[in-house]
Amino acid sequence: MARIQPTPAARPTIRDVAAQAGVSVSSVSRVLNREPHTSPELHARIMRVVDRLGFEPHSAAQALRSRASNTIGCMVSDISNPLYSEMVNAAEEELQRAGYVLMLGATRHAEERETAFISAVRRRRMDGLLLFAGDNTHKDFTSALATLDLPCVGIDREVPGAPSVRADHRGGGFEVTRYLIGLGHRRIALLTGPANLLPSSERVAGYRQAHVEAGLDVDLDRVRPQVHGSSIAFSDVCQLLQGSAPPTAIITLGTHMLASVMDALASNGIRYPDDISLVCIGDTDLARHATPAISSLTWDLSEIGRLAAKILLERIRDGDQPRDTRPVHLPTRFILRHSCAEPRAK
Amino acid sequence: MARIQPTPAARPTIRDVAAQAGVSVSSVSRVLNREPHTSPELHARIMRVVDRLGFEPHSAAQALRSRASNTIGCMVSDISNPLYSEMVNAAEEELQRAGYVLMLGATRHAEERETAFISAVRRRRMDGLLLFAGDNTHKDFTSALATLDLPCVGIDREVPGAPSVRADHRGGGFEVTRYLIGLGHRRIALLTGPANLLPSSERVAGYRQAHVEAGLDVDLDRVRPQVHGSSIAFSDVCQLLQGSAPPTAIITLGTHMLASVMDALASNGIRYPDDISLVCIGDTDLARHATPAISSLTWDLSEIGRLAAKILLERIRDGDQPRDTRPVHLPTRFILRHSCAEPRAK
DNA sequence: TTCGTTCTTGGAAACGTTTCCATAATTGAG
DNA sequence: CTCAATTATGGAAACGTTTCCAAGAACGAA
Repeated sequence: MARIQPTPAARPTIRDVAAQAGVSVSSVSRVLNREPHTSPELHARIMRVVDRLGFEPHSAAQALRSRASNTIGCMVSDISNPLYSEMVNAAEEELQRAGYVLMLGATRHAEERETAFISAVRRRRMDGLLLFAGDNTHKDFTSALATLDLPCVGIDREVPGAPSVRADHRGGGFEVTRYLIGLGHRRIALLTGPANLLPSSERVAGYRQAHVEAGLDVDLDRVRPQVHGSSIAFSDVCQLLQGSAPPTAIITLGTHMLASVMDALASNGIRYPDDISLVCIGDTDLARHATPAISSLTWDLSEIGRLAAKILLERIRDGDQPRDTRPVHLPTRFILRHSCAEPRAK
Repeated sequence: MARIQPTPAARPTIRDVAAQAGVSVSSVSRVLNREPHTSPELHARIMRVVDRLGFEPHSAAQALRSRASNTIGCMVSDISNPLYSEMVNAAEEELQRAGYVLMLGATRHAEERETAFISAVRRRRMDGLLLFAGDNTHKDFTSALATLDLPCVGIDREVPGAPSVRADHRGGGFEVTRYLIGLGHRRIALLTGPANLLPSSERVAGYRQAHVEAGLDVDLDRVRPQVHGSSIAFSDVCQLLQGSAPPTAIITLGTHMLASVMDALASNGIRYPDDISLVCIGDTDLARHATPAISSLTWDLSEIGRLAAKILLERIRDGDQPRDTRPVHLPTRFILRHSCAEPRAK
């Protein structure tokens, strides 16, 4: 403590630590980064000063010099969607444990925000990117993504040249549809997300497959992709019910949409499972506790988030190894409750 | 294009832009930051090169030199809680618009993760901090927060020396309790979150206040703070129902807990509103669509998130003005449905 | 003993910006 | 016309790290 401290109020820098410990700046850096070739005494002396001064390295300086920001971008259309927030939660836990911080970019389905986020990823030199389901027709975004040479993992989404983790939405759609067909249903409505989202398109594919397998035609009028935000599920269901060949079964998304569907049924005086069968995709409290309880398709959201984070970390650590970009599919599970029955005789 | 490019594959730096445009580095910086004293011709020439090279400034270098990271920390216990994720979503939208990126820190109720996040905030020199409801008995965290001289805003939480935005949980608790007392209930159970969270303690305060105002005693055995994660709501309700003076009404949280409460009622053969009255805090699809529909207390989550973000931005812009740290309270709204009735004659 | 390794440490040059200061050119007032 | 004030630009010094290189000390083998 012989010398007067040069920076009284300001945050201490590595130079202050070096001065107080009477060693060189590079030694401090080596000790802090646990590099080899540092003697135990040096280590102890430096750490004592670090603790005393409360030194915390400036991460921007570290990032500038070492070219690693310890930051992962997380692009998601809508964090308030419980399906996404659960996956993000699990991924964040995994990444946090590995010392990374998650940078959230909510795009709200707008391509301009997607490209803006990619720009942020570049400027901030993020180390990896988690891409959640989004509109796959956004060409500007796709090309911006392609120029970005960065470890990426897709979640319920296809990313060219990158691995992805997905629920088996096709298989789930197939299973549910086949079940309803097996009960005798021939006019099954499917209310799902926008067609440009992978989960929805896969779901529709499974729905078709079940029809084809049973030798049935698919009437695309009964497949109703929904638009984000604006809840047209209510009017869609009303329109279907009041049509000439009303569906005898409805498959709908659990989040946000199921409630509208139930409203529509109620206001048309139609009851499940007697008048119509009902299945929802994505299990919810409402599905579990509605009376009667509603059969649901479910899958492990946390596992998807965790797995995606792990794969991303691996990819970051291994650098540019020869890549295995095959998607990982997680199974869905169909929970049978009391919302379905054989269709009424016409 | 007379000279050979010095960095062929690497990302262009401001120096490359300056060289190609035949101007100085400082001029490029000035133009990019829209500073005064730049001629239109210079501006045009530089921007042309910027576009051609696809130059994107390195944010770590900017942060290092200019001492602003354009980053906001967002500390939340559990992003998968729909209450939080909706507030985060709204806040992120507001901050994104102002050019900030949100850094997520999910603490999962562990103080070590809270202090770790504060450390990350310091090292990364974040520009502001959004603090969501958390355990207010965490002393290490509180003192770590105190040393952090940074614009903060609390959300459903008290932060010493900082403003906060909160729903009026006390008023809500009061209103619901008074309503039930008015119906004739004298034994009202309250299932809420841990006592160390501001929303819960405020809610309990409102509950007490309503009792006091009606000249009733409060039996604290009927106030059941829940523990995170582990769903003890089911057993709590069973225990209360099977006790010597079972409640005639239950107030419960809507998220996660309402379903358990309904299960407990069902497995005890008790039906609402005939045998018991039921109110839930935080409106959900389940509350709206249960049969009978459940009266709920609701409030504007998005507005809270937006407001908190706005206040934080103001605070960042204004530097250390004389501060107004009075909390902003947003009203709750009681939605009457069909889950309550007068208690049965004993 | 001698010489080539390995270990330990220090010095200094990056990393890519912003910002301060200096200088030349332009403008405006008297 | 002169001088001060303003405007436009360039040069260079930061910002706080990591990392490369060099050099001395210690060590082991011949």
